[in-house]
Amino acid sequence: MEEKLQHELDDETLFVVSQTFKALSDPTRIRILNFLCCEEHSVNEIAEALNLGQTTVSHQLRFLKNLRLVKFRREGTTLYYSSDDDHVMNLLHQAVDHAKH
Amino acid sequence: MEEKLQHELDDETLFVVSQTFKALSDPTRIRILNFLCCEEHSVNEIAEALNLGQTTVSHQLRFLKNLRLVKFRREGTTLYYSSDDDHVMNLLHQAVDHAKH
DNA sequence: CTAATATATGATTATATATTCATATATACA
DNA sequence: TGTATATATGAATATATAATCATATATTAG
Repeated sequence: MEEKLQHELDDETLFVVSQTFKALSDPTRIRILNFLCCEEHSVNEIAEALNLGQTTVSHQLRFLKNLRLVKFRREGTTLYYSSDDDHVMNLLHQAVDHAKH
Repeated sequence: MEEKLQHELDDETLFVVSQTFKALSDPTRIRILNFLCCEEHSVNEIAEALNLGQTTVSHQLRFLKNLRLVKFRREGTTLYYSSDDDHVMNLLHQAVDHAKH
């Protein structure tokens, strides 16, 4: 399992890894994931709390959902989103902790 | 030190984190960092090994050097680059290991 | 069925980015 | 000095991306 990184990475791995990091490379997505870290929130709650447009949040949530980094639960007309990839959330936590020197 | 992620991230942290992940979000940069994982290599070695143009490698190395993810050592006309941020290399390793399910 | 609310979608625009080309710089050697 | 080699730089181009606007869909209540 613990393969060393001495050889070329195959295209599949390269794609997955770059996509994962791309998800974490945008400030808006980082803020959204960070906000969903510990509890679920509706789209409007996210937009209001982070001072973002509703469509902006919706677009970014779609992006994150396509990568299965978030999931949602419906309650009436409201969708509650929450983080859905502990590994990626862990990568984010590590980077944040490290950035706060 | 181990601050929880429950509150909003400050702009400085947000910037550093997004920049770090942006560095890791491009397949070419991932391949270069992976290639520099264990040993130093000249620009031409990198270009040949990864089948990339010399200027492409040079541009990406400048990008990585600006973020202090790589460093270099001169020997005559040759510059030997090597990785220079264990924390970021560790993030890359984790993502690669995880991607290889 | 209609109205109200929450969210999603598609098009547009502005900006960022990666690569390529042409050329410049720097070092070594004769 | 002049040439060769290694690398860097700047401009141009093509593509990707994030945000915004207008609108569509879906659920609920009446």
